[in-house]
Parts: sequence; C-alpha cells; structure tokens
Amino acid sequence: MPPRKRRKLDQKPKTKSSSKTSSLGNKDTPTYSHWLMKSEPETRIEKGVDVKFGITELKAEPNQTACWDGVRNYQARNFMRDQMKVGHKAFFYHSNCKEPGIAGIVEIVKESYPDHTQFDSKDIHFDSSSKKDNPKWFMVDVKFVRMMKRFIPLSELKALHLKHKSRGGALQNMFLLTRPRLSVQPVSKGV
DNA sequence: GCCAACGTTGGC
DNA sequence: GCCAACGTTGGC
Repeated sequence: MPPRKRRKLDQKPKTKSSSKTSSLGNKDTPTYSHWLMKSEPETRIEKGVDVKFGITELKAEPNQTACWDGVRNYQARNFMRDQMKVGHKAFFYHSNCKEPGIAGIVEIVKESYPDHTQFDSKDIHFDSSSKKDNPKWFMVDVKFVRMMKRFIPLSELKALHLKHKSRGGALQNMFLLTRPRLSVQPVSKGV
C-alpha cells in the first residue's frame, strides 16, 4: 500500500459550543454568507437505500424545501451549525455523477437543528455515538430558488481555478477545488 | 469500476 | 499524541 499523505485537520471538533452565534472560538475564521452544498443527482445504492437527491428532487419536495440531513464531517457541520443563517444563499452542486457542477441556487430557510437521522438505527446515517441530550450532527433546511441560467460544469470551474491561481481571481482559493471532499463549504470573492 | 486523496479510528 | 490502517468521497 502506498504511503499516505498526512495533513492536520483544519478544524478539530469544537468543545461543545452551545451558543450558535458567530463566536467560533477562532477570531481569524472569516464569516461567510454564501455557500456551496453537494448532493448526488444520480442513483447510488448505499446500504440498500438510493441516496439520489438532485436539484430536481429538491424542487419536487413540498414547498420545494428539504432538510439537509446526513452531513457527517466536522468541518462541514461546523459551517452549517455555526455560520449558516436564514436568508443565506447556496449553490446546489451535483457530485458523483456524469456531469458534476453547479446546477442551481437554494436558500437557507431554517437554521441548524439536530439531524434526526443520527438517532435512527435504521437510517444509513445512524451514529450510535451521538446522544440525544448532546447531538453530534446538525442540519439546516434549504429551499429551491432557481436553476442556474446555465449549468456550470466542474471542468469550467477547474479551468478558471487554474487561471486564477496564476493570475489572480475570485476562484483561486475556491474550496471546491482546494478541499475537494468538503460537502458543505463557503464561497466568496476570495481575492 | 478504479483509485487518489483524504478524514477518522484506535492501538500503542 | 502519534500514526498506520481503514473507510469514504467523488472525479474520471
């Protein structure tokens, strides 16, 4: 097996910060108001369950609104729990599919609250280590706003990222390209 | 379907 | 607290 590269976590799980205000413990952490959230628009069976949830599925939900359950990554959770506010907008990104990229825009319509699937032993995102009086995982509710006028493929974002890295530009530090596995992430002009 | 690049776990 | 092993993400 090849040696594995090791990196420090950018964010260790915080000691339980019961307050959801922007006091993140780290004063250097920028405050964000725009986001990118990944979801899989194509059928994939995980533990017998189809995890498909593209922007079409969101649009088909009652009130075009859904809870963003299943996030099981501390950094992604922290962004949702600590910084996402009602009214914030997020890109809806299609991942793990034939044509990955940004499909549309959603709005945060409910701030973070405990993700119920962590307590459901039948759910694929069940977490036996999480206790109801001290939930580990949180989610927000998002509402469909609109499709992109034009689908923005990852390939295009990648090309811009390359260009902006050498010549400067908004996408030079885009998390999508610098932290490719983070499923909930901020976006900014980032110059 | 493959597999690189991680993020997490657990032995020590 | 280190770090090897393992599990997962997600592009290709």
